[in-house]
Amino acid sequence: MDKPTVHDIAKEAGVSLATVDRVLNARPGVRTKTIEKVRAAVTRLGYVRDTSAANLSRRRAYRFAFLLPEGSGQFATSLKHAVREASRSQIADRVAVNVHEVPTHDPHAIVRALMRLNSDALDGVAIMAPETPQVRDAIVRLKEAGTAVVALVSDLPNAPRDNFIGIDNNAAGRTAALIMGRFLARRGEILVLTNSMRSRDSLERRLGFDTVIASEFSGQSVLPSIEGFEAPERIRCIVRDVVANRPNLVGVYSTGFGTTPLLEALRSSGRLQDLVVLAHELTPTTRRALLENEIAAVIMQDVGHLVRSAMRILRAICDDIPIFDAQERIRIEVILRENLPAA
Amino acid sequence: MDKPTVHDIAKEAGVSLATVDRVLNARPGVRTKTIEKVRAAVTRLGYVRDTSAANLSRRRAYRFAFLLPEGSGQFATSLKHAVREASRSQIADRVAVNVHEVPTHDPHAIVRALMRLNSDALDGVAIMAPETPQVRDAIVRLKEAGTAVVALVSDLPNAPRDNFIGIDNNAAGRTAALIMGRFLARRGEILVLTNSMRSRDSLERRLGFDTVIASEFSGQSVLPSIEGFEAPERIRCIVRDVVANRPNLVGVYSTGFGTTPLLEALRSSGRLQDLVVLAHELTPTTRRALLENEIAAVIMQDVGHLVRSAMRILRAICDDIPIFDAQERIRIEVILRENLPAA
DNA sequence: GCTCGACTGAGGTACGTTCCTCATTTATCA
DNA sequence: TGATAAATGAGGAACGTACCTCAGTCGAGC
Repeated sequence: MDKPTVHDIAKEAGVSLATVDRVLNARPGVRTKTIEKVRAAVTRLGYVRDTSAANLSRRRAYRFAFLLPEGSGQFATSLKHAVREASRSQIADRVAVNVHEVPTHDPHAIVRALMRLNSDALDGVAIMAPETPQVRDAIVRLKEAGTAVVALVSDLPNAPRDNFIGIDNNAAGRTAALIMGRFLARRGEILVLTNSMRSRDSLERRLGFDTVIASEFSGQSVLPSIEGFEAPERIRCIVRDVVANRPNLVGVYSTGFGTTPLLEALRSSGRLQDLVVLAHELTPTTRRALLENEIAAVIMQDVGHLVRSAMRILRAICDDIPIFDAQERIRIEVILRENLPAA
Repeated sequence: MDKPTVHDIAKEAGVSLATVDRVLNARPGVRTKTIEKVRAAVTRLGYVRDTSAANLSRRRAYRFAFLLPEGSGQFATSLKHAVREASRSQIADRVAVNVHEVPTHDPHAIVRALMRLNSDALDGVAIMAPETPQVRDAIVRLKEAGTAVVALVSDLPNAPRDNFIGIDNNAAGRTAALIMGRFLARRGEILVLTNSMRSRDSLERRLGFDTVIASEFSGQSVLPSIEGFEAPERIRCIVRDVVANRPNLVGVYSTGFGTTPLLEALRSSGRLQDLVVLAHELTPTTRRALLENEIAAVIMQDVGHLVRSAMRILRAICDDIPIFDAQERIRIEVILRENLPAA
């Protein structure tokens, strides 16, 4: 009892191979009645298309582009690394991946990069960028050209992206708040460091954090956000200032980039050991800080999973096949010193 | 500049297609010098075998078996569900999976099930079972018959399994201890509920837990383990007893099965809200308890990932190709109420 | 009944690899 | 040097699907 093939379907349905093929590939020129005959035979025999053979035959090749923040930020670096690694695995079978780096803080540069993408030499794009009207328009154009588009890490809910691949950032902020609240031994003030408020992920984390602190740990008060703007010196400066003037500071939550200068400033203040510090993303900095007990916990998303998921989803969109949700859901992972994954 | 094929390799190396094929598939009858010529051509052209075409051609079909605990335990059920789900996805392309249920507590039944597996109708087995000499012997026999064997969830380090797929259970216990220690507001006694001490995963978790509590939270004392033996009534009974006689109980750690009767007993004691309770695995019981604030945190491993990983690894072993470690590492996930994945 | 167009059948080639046979060449040892 | 085994070449069939062409059939509307 071998796996049924298209030939078996043809026999079973009493039609020719060509017709089966037309039905399976949704080609025109088949009567509704015949379509149904074939469909029936398919379900009766439990036929599933052999994707290996199909891919081989149609010589399908996918060309994907990843638009990622330029520069040497640790998270962005690990993302790029994950892309490189994934393209060497079986997941990248028949796909060619290009990484384009763009300055996150410059919407025009992002749009320029998006326009440069030659949409007919491209099947899909994964974009990690703040949502601006210009970016949205560029995505509209890409979609019109028939390119699959997914948002990575930070969602673009008002653009016609096909999918968002990343964590629920509001829930991530809530999780951080829960850990902060339970780890804190005494009442006091909490400092929150965000990226630019323009970046949707940072904003959502902050909102989730505030909500839970307010509703469940009302003894704690959250100070107004510090916006880092990815300027290390600025962060060091402001943090030093806050620490000096807030004797009652008990916790610090870093919602995005800038954890390195933050820790430097806290370390030099000498109060790091008394604070509960939470940060996002597992990087060399946060890994080391976890091991040294400087950071209590890190909220992270698996970049490898992120990238592989993006590739699978882009492929699924291109082939117009359903997405296996359970596999693609990105988890909000909580990393403590003891469950630190091997480097 | 198309992707190079075996034909290109043959031309580049100045040999025939047959020779290239012999080299690529490690068939005998090729001089070392020729092998090297071909190898050089492969790296020079950056050839990678088209797995679709290869699979199609060799008409490879994998027959795998999963040996899982029988009965209606929630974790085992979700594992079985994950197997079913995975076999419908692309990962199970060309693989036929059979699930065999065995009574965990009966080593002989496990061995009988293992012996029943007809090893020449089988390419690989994933086993979740306690390690006993009999099980070890059965695995030796399977390996001798050329079957790939991986241990699932609970390792079998003294058996010649090809691989272990699951979390580092010692680290999981350490993680639990860290959370327990930091969540506890006052000093007291901690109750640990384990499965049978024969089950390696439970044991390792317990050891990791004790180590960290002793070294970092020495104010807390851990009571001797209660062994559940998967007997709900027994667990309810003992727990009721402990709670009644230990006014200073502050935390409970359930390292494996038996969380449902444990919670029932704690609930009826009326002291559940004052205790920090940690458990393993996300099940309907633990999910509900997290939402109700009865459990502070759940340590889990993603069963879907576990199963998919097992399939990929079994395949890789069968084909004798390297394993993509980063993708296969199973994470120790910490789930709080706020980062509970969607059902 | 005829025509037109829509539908269907038959048959082929291609995709890149595996695996087979058989003939031929090359190296090795007596 | 010849015998012998080992190494290699040449060619082809197969895997299951996609996609092409061309001829044939069928039904509806006139």
